[in-house]
Amino acid sequence: MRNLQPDQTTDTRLRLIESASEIFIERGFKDAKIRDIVEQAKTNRAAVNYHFGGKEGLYAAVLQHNAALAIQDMSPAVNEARAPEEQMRFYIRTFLKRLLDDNIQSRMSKLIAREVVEPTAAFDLVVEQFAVPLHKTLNGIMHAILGPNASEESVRRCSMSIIGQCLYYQRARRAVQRLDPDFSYSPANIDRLADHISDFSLGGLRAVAQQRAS
Amino acid sequence: MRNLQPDQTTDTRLRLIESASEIFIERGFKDAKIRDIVEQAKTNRAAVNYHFGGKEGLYAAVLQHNAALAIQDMSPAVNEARAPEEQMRFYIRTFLKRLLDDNIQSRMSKLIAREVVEPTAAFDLVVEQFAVPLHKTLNGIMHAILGPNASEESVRRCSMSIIGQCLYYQRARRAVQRLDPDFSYSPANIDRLADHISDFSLGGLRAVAQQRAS
DNA sequence: TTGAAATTAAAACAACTGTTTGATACAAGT
DNA sequence: ACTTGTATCAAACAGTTGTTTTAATTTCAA
Repeated sequence: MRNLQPDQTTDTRLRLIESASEIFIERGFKDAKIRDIVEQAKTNRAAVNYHFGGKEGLYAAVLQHNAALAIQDMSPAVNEARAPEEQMRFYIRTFLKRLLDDNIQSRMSKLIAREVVEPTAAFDLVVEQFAVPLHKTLNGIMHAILGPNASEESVRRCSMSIIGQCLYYQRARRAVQRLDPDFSYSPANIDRLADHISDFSLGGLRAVAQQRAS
Repeated sequence: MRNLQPDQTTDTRLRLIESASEIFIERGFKDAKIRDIVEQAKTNRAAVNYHFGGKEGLYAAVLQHNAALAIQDMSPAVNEARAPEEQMRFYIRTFLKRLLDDNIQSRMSKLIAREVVEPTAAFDLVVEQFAVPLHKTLNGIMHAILGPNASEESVRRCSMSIIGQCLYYQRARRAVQRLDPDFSYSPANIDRLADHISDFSLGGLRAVAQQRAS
């Protein structure tokens, strides 16, 4: 049985999950080396297999741990009964921040983003449990902005247009820096970027809505 | 010296570059296995080192070969003196097709997209030589649509909003399929998608332009 | 204190993968 | 015919990396 006081046992488990979180997010499942993880966690290689049964088990534990750490849901965005345009602004700003800052609470978003673009064995679980709800929330906002006549298809296309813009700045970081050396990933500039994506997307939604009307 | 008649020598080189192109595009530099490449090319492992000096050399040859195969430039889009909005539609459609069809001519675009999101040692070369010109062309179109008062910054932000949308459908293929099971990567639907991204982005550009004006 | 269970640690292991080697074949020029 | 440079191939090699083993240690209840 696992010890109850803060001894080495649970400590090792936690330290492993902690450093594994960082390294999995940084390099992805495949490029993350167990040796690096255990070194950062100041423990032994075998500890991974002992506590988690292997690399995949450790990854699963990382997902579970970080899922518990942060409420992934974006429902606050829609629950505050603001205008749907404001809900969208909030959604975009929150999503971008989660992708681009180093907050521990944001780890789960980064893990999801990684799965979306670079699936592992946990893809189905992560998408089902996290990506789908996130998308549903955004789809709801899109629907509210586009109006009741909007097709499910345009709703989904618009959601993906927004997600695509946000993901680009996370996944193509190096290219962004090269194509726009002035661009900074500072919190202030991330807010400005969120504003741009929001303005751009609101315009896009208006165009798509009118397109339908005509 | 390499033989001049169509013997095995040049044949092996070409077969290697051909199968390497496919496999590098499919799995990326790191996950591409030399064993798989030489098997598909029906030759020996050592051939890679003999002809190209190693895996990196083969990758470099793949880049060079595919760069020569297809004119990457998008200038036709701006050279036909159409309205800038039409230039943008053309740009998006062409770019999307290059990312999503299996045309041999499209390989270079896929290699560039991969570098943007998953840089290798060839990143600087590829970006400098290919991504920058592509972006410059798009920036020019953005500038034409946004008007002469548009800041360089909004021009770049808008370009990246467009690129981000396009890349999403390539890199997040599996997630797209899951989040929208009806979505098809058929040529016809790619055209429809290009229309959506164009409509959405045109609306976005209008909004950004007005935003400046106000 | 003692003994069983849990945990940690180092080393051995096995699979994978890019590279090198050494042998061989072949074509072309002398 | 002989030599030389080119090309191919199988096998050996070396580095990396996840896993297993086996022994040592720690913890905790009796």
